[in-house]
Amino acid sequence: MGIGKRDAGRGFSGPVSADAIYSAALDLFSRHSFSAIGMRDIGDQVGIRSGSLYSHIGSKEEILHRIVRDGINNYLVELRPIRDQDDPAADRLRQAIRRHVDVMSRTPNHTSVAFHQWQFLGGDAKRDVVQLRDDYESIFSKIVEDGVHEGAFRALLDQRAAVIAIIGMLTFSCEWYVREQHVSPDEFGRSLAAIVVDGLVR
Amino acid sequence: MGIGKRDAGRGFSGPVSADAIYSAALDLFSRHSFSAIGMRDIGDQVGIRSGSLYSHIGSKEEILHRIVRDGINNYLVELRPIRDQDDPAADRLRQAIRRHVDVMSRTPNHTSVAFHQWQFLGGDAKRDVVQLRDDYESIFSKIVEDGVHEGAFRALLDQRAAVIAIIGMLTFSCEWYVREQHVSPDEFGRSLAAIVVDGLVR
DNA sequence: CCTACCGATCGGTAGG
DNA sequence: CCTACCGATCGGTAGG
Repeated sequence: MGIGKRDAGRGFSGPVSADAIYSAALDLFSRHSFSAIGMRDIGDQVGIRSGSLYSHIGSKEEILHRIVRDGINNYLVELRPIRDQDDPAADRLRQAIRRHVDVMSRTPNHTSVAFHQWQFLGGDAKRDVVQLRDDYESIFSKIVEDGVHEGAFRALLDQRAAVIAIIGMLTFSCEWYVREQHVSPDEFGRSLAAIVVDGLVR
Repeated sequence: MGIGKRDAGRGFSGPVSADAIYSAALDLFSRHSFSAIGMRDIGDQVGIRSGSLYSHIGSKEEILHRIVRDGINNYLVELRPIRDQDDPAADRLRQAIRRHVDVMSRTPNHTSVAFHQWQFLGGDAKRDVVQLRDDYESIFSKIVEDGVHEGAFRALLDQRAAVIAIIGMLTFSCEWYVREQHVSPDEFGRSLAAIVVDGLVR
């Protein structure tokens, strides 16, 4: 132990930045889970002792908070403009689904941590990210609502069920798609959009 | 501490059974998470000291293994017969989705642990439940495949994407539905089936 | 950025 | 089913 372990996973051994610690933690949290990773693991990954991490970061939870926040913001900045366009709701929904898959394919680690591990946060940090999640949800709520008002979506539709179904599909399919990569992100996005908007039956 | 704490959450204080321990753990795991719950919490819940739990159960992980196994089996026993019926694939898919929601509404705690916390298992236990998950997935894979062969589902469809979308929608919507209960389970199941099979646009 | 260490807590066991 | 305790590990701090 000692030197050999501390350098594991690092190609060089210059001074360590806060960003390097966040991205090491991002990698570890996404491959394992927040509770399974210790500060000593993060220290090993960047090549310093766990105690030394605290001159760059405040706490373990603060790291997770930033990762989750950034992970959700990646979606908000891309999806808000789509929500606010003038296109018909069905088109906006297709675009939003495809864009979601695009963001997911570019930020797979942020995504899996942001959507699955925010539960390990507590107190103010949890309240903060729940607010961000609500903002994310409201984008799809708005589009579905518009679609019903336009008369484009079936009228008897349970709007809340539709929103839950869309977000559930997007959130959960992430893990599997990233693992399998059976088609390109663009094709996968088109397929998901077609299923939700047009249905399976022809 | 002591007596008062040990009796917390229990209406009486007879001898403790293994089943009582499993159901106390089920409740705690579903409300919090496997890693956040200690053996001392489970002991408190059933009214005995944590060390005494081990005369009824083997280990903490064994408890989770059984809960996850039972949770997935609840779905397998209900969905396999639907997969094997002679009805058209679109009808079977609608039935399977509605039945899934029905099982979920009857076993919400098992469901949330089985579908979200199996990752805390390792070794043989993990391999075992991954096999059960695969069995569950294959039910929907089969129905989707049948639908494409029948010519009932759109031909250019990415079958794998369809299966991922369906399961993702069902798995993730569980948490939210149980929390919100905005409509009856039957209505919610009908809505999800309509969205996937018929699509949002009319 | 290190060594050394804190108090707390973990799953699990021994012995009765 | 209890008390008492095990070795390990946790996030985080002190002092240099």
